[in-house]
Amino acid sequence: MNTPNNLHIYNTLTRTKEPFEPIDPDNVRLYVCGVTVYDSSHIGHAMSALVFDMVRRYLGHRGYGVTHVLNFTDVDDKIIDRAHREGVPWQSITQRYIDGYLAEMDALNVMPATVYPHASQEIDEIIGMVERLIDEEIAYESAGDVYFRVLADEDYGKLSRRRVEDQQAGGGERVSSDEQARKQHPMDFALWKAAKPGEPQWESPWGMGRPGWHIECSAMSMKYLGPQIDIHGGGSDLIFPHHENEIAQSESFSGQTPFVRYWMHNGMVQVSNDQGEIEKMSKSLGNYFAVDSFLARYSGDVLRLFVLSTLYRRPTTFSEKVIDDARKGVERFLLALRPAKADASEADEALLELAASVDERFHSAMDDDFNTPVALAALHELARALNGARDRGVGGTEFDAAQTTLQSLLAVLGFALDRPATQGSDSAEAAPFIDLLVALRGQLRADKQWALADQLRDRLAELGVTLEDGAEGTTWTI
RNA sequence: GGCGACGUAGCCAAGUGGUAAGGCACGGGUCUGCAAAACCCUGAUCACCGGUUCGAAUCCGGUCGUCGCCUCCA
Repeated sequence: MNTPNNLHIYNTLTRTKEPFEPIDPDNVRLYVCGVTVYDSSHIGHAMSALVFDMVRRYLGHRGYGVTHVLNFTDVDDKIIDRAHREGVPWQSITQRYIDGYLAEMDALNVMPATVYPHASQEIDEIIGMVERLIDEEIAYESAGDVYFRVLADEDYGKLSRRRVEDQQAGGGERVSSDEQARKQHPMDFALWKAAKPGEPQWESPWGMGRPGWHIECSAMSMKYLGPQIDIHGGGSDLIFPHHENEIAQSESFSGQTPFVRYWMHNGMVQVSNDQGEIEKMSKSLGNYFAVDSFLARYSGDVLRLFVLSTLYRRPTTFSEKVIDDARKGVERFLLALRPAKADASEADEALLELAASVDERFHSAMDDDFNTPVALAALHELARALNGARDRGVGGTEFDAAQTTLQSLLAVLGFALDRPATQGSDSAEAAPFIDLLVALRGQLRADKQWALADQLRDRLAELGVTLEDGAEGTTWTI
């Protein structure tokens, strides 16, 4: 499968698809902006995680070694607010949501990152960077704060395509706070913030304080992956100001350009509100669907299929309908992986040819900036062919090989393919009892007691157990 | 106001110069005691207007609409 690669990645910086040429193919440096741990995660956070999990898995599949860094922002106003409200140390807030996030990612079958740095544990590196930027006169201290001097960076704005002059014109609307007064230019942003009472704080050359938001990612990326990395990912809402500022800080600090070779941004999860308007899913709008409550109703694969059914760069709208579609899609793939009929033995060369074609189309779609919708379309074709072949009594090596292709390509996309509990499964404690009821119903059917048999099936359905009568007996899933 | 993205069948969603992938739903059919599942058949000229071209959903211009960023944000 590790043929010469033709992988192209859309780079937000250049707004074009570019051939992927990593610094070191054995060590692709991938940094993804994680979450600010002040509350539980929602579907939008999961989308980002699933997208970059897919990217990481595909890179691995194509033979690259990957070092994946995912940070936790654990120093932040909202964390501080929440700690005050609950009357607990801020560390207990961050630990709670870090633990929750990691557990949810595990349930979503997201591969663990190589390193999970925390902003609060990288203070020395951050201070070192800020000192250097001050020495270079790219940053300046002001009343215990330190700001990045935007005008000192001639190509500031290149990622988000904003010009400092344009921003000045319309920038007066926001209330001019004390912070604005301490800045030399309205676009300057904080590298370090002077401590306020009751906040987490660390010693620094500028007095007690804490890091600004953007600097942590520069420091952590630099520390764990070096001054230049291959891929930096995150949600499209991070393009400005977060990633723009990361570039400014990092390139000014290291003198090396580009800081990031490929900037990748996933689209936002949107949701329809009461008025039927579409809006971004977010905590502040109160329109979010938490990952844990999603997982209480559906498998992680359902969310993964929902996410991968759209190009990662495009926004996608979350709704009951699309989730139900994804649920059915996952079910369909699982059904396609069912074994051939017990007495099947008919060969089918065409199935092998199709599997080869699907494999080829899957890879060319994925090589084209991770076009998962097209890759999935190919897999759907294979699933349909497998089901048709099974119905016709096809079995044997061709059938098995085609199934292996489907299974392994789904695994490349990160699907866990956990089967629902069925007979013989030890995961369902009710299994022996369900088997008993199914056997009883079999007796009723043999006696043509259809009404009773159907009633039994209906009642089991109400309890969440689905029966299917086939030529080789009745199967059930829960 | 500035920057950016998008508008494809009932719904979701690819395609970005040569007469529209895939999925869901609907309808018809095969199978089944019935059902479910599966399989087969069935549907769009691509927001609108104008232009470029032998040829455009695909390029250019305009109009309308939707969304994101410009403030914390995946």
